[in-house]
Amino acid sequence: MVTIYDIAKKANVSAMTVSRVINQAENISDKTRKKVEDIIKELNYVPNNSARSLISKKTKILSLMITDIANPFFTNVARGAEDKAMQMGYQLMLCNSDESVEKESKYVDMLISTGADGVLIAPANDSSKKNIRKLTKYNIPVVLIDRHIKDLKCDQVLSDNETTTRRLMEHLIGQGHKNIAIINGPPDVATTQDRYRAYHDTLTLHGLPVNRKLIHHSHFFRDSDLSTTIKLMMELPKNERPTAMFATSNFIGLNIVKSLQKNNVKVPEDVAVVCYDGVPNYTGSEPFLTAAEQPSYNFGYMGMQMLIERIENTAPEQPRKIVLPAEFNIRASSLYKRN
Amino acid sequence: MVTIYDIAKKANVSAMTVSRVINQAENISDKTRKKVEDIIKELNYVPNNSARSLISKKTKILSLMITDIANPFFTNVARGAEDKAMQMGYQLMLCNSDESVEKESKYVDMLISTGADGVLIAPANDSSKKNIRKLTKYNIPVVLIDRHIKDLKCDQVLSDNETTTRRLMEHLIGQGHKNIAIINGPPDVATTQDRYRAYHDTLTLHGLPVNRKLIHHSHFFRDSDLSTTIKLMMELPKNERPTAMFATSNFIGLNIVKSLQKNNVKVPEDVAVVCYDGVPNYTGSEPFLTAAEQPSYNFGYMGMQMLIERIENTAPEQPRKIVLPAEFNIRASSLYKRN
DNA sequence: CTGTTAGCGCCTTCAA
DNA sequence: TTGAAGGCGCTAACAG
Repeated sequence: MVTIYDIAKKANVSAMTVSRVINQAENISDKTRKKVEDIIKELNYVPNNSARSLISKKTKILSLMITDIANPFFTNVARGAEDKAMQMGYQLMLCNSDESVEKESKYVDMLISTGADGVLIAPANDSSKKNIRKLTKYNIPVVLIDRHIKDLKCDQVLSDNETTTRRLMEHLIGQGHKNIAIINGPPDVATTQDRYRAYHDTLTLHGLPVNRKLIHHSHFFRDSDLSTTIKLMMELPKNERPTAMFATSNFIGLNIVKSLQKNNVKVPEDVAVVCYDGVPNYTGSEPFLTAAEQPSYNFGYMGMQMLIERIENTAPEQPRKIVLPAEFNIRASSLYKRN
Repeated sequence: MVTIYDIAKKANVSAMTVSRVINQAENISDKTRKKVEDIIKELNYVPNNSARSLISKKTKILSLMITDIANPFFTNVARGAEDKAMQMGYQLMLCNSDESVEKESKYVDMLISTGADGVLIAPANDSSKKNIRKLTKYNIPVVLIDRHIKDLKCDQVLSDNETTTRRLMEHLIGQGHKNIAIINGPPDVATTQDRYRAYHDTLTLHGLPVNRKLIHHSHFFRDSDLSTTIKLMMELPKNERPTAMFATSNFIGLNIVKSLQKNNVKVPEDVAVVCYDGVPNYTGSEPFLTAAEQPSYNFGYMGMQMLIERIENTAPEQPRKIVLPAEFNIRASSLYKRN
C-alpha cells in the first residue's frame, strides 16, 4: 500500500505537504503541488479513509435502511437516494430490515461501528424508535422517510396520507359506494394509522358508517392470499357487504385484486378497488388498478438532501418536514357506477 | 465516544484485556471477561471500525456495482447479494454505474479509499476491464456477474447465454419463423456478443440465413422508442421482413412490444416476440411476453458467496464459473403458428 | 510556504 | 492470564 510517506520521500517533502496537496489546501506553492500531484499519479496513491476517519470522525458513508429493496416503492427510493449521495460525494450502504426491528437493530450497531455519517430510514414500525434513538445518541443524524414516529424530532419526508386517502375515498363515494372496506398494513406502522384515520374521517364526513367488520390488517409482503378476509366480508348480509375496498399499499392492492378474482368476485362490478401507491407497469397493456402513485424517487432524493444538509450543518436547527403529494390515476378497477 | 480505554479504566484492567474480550480471545479468565462485558454494555461501547481497519486492512464492507438498481433484474440481484452479505457479517455498498465506465471508475476509487473487502460487479462494458484491473491491483477480490470480460481471470456468475438463446430461437423456428430479427444490447457488452453468437449459430444450424438488416443494437434503458428500427424492418420486402423478434434483455423486450403496437404491428400475428429475461408481473392478469426468466436473486446470492469465500481464503485458487439456467415461459407473444 | 510532533482507537508483539 | 510499548495512515496544532 502506498502511503503519504512514500509520496513524501519520493518528492523530497514532508508527509504534511502531501496531506495538504490531497486536501486541496491553499498555501502550497504551485511547484511543490505539481511535483506531489505527479508522484501521486505515478504511484497510484489512494488515500486511506480508515485513517482519515479515525481523525475526522467522518466516513462519507451514509445508510439507506428500508424494509425491502424488492418493493418497487423502495427500489425507486434507493435510486433517488444513491443519486443524491453520489452527487454529494457520499457512498451508500444498503440495509433491508424486512419489517423487523431486530434486524434493524443489528444494522444500527453495524452502522455505528462503521461510523456512518447519517441514516435515511423507513422504520420497520413504531418500536423502531429505540433504534433511531440509539443512532442519534451516537450523534448520527437520521432522516425519516415514509413512516414517521411519534415524539421523534427529526427531518422527515412523508406522503400526504390525509389528502391522498381522502381523495381515493371520495372517488369511491362519488361512485356511489357506501360500504367501503379498508385493507390496511400492520397496526404499529405510522402510515397504517394515518391512513386509517383519514379513512375513518372521510366516511364520517360523508355521513357513512364505519363498520368494524370492514377493517382488516394485512402485512406488506408481496403474494399473500387474502381469501379468508374476502370470504368473511363477502358473506356479510347485503347491507354490510363491501362494494369497494381501499388498499393502503401497493402489494396489498395487488393481493386484493388477485384474491378477489380467485374467489370469483368481479372487479369492479362486484367490488371496486383503489390503492394507495402503485407499481411500475411492465406490460404494454393499460394498467388496471386505480392508484395514487407516490413520487418514490423523490422520497430518496429529497430525504438524502436533507440528511446531507443536516450532516454538513447547512440545515436550519428546527426539524423539517416535507410532504409529497401523490398522483391520481383513476382506472378500470374502480370505474363502475353504483346507485 | 467510548473507547477501550474508558472500559479498561472502569474495569481496572488494561486496554489490551478489553480488546481481547471484544475479539473473543480464549485466554481470558471468566471473571475478568464477565466484568469487562458488563461495563461494555453499561457504557454502550461500540468498537470503532476505522481504527480496526487501519490495523487489520479489513473493513467488512463489500460493494455491489450494477448498472441500475431500478432494473428488476438488478433489484433482485441486490436483494440476494445483501441477504448473503448480512448473513456473513458484511455490509453492502450500493453503486449504480448507469452503464458508464467513467462513473464506474469514480466508484472504484471511492471503494479503494474506503477499503472495500471485495466487489461484486456487473461491468458496464468491455472497457470496464481497466476498472476491474485497478481493483485487483489493490488486492480487492472481484466477482463478475451477468457480464464476463475477456482475459480477465476471476470468479463469475453468468447466464447460460448459449442454451437460453438457442431454446428461444428454436421455439420461434418451431413456430415456422424464418426471418427472425434480433434487437440486441450495445455491442461492447459480453451478453450482447454471446447472445448474438448463439442467435447466429442457431439460425445457421437450422439452415436459415442471417440477414444483417434484421440485426439492431439498442441500449438497455427502460422506455426507448424503437419505432424507427421497426419501420425500417417492416418496410423490407416480404421475403426479408421479420415475422419474429428476439429481444436480448428485459426492457428491450418491453420496448419492442410497445413500439410494435404503437406502429400497428400486431403481436404475435404480424410479429412474434421472445425475450431474454423477464420482469415481475405486478398485474393480476396473465403475462403476455414469452420470456426466459433468469434466477436473478441467485446471481446476487451466489456471487456474494463466491466473493466472501475468495476474501476469506476458503475458495480454490482457480477462478470459478457458475452458469445459471433460465426458466422458459412460453406465452402469447410468440404463440402464433406460421406455415 | 513547509516541517515537526503528537495522537485518533485499536491491535500486534513481546514481556511479565 | 495480563500488561506495556509501538505503530497502522493520516492530520491538527504549532513552529519555523
